[in-house]
Amino acid sequence: MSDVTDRRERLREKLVEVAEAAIAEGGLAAVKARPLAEAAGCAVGAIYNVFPDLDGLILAVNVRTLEALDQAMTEVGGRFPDDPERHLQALGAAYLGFAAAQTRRWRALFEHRLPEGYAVPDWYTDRLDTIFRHLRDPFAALFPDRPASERIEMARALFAGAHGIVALGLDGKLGAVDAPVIAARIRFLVRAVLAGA
Amino acid sequence: MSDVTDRRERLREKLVEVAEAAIAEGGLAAVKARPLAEAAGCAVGAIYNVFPDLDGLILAVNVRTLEALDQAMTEVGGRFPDDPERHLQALGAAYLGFAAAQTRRWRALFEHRLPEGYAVPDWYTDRLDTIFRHLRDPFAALFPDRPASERIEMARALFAGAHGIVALGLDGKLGAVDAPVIAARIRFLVRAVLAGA
DNA sequence: ATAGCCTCTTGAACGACGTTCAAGAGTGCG
DNA sequence: CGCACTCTTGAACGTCGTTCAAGAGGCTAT
Repeated sequence: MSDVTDRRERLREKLVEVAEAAIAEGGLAAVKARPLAEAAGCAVGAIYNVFPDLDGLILAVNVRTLEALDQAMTEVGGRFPDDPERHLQALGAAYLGFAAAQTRRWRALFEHRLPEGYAVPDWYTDRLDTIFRHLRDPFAALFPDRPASERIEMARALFAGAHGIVALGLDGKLGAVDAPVIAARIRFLVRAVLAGA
Repeated sequence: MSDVTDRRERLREKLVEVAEAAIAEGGLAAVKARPLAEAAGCAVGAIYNVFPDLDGLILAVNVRTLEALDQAMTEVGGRFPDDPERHLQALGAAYLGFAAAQTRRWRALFEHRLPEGYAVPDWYTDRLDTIFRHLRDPFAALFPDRPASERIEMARALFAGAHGIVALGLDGKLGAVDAPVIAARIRFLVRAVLAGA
């Protein structure tokens, strides 16, 4: 029994690893059953013993990406304990840095759509929430007198705004731009939001 | 000759129309050769006489969507000739309104990725630029003393930021929300950016 | 030790997809 | 009326995600 569980767990791990490499190499479109099976050293059917379908596998890869993103944002966390604005600026830069360095993995987070009627698992939304929480403390420090709900809305607006700048910037839609320009836009947005709030 | 051109043009029109309906109904995933051919009353192969592939057809649909979006943003244009901030607020509301009302068509604009090495046509980027230009005049009125390049960057940051709020909001990622909450975030972002700039 | 059971694994098979292309239909011109 | 040429057709091809009958392999009870 534990032997079987081990095999299963190892295969799961291997598949996520291989799928992650495929995404990093060729985006979501590169997640294909037969090549994955070959790279993982199993039969095509074996994938479906471990994941319900390829969407489930992609979800598992994406949650890993979220963990990596969370780590990148955690690393800038302790650096500005008494300067919330610089902290937020650093978070913005970290977000852009991650997206620019791991563009295809990061893009898979938003490009991937669950099929109709596929419920997003809790462990996924929880992860997303964890990412977002990095903004909570700086906003609390900056606006201690405002109600928490208002601060949360401001934080969401800023996060989504920065995300939009990165998304459109890296897409090259709205004119091709390079990372420094995108970084400047984020800095402007953060500063403006804090100054205007 | 003109007869043939007419047939061709009519088929093209019909296909775009049918593909647009398919996207509005079931998103990009619903753009499939055989159903489209059936709905348009032609053979599957006929699609490829008019478009290089389905991506070309989707591009044609998307440029139509951009035209509709442009129209929605143009309509709010003349309403606040002497209040640039309200003009910008109205543009943000119009963008959200369009995206909320035509979610699948709007989403197709960003969800669709050209295959590797497929160049985005000029008539497409031109259209995108036209959309963005709506922000130019209000920013020029608000910050007449700043260099135009700086104003453009501010406008791009605000546009992308608002887009991010709409995108994450309608996705339901980062917590499910309804349109009024998204609208409030955009209002906050616009006000903050203008106040902070 | 071994027989029996049950789960895991396999890869051929299925239907649907985008795209192609040989063959047929249709059109305009001499 | 016949020729040449283009447009149109849908069967066919390769690939996709997914399924499932059949075989392999290990665990338990005797």
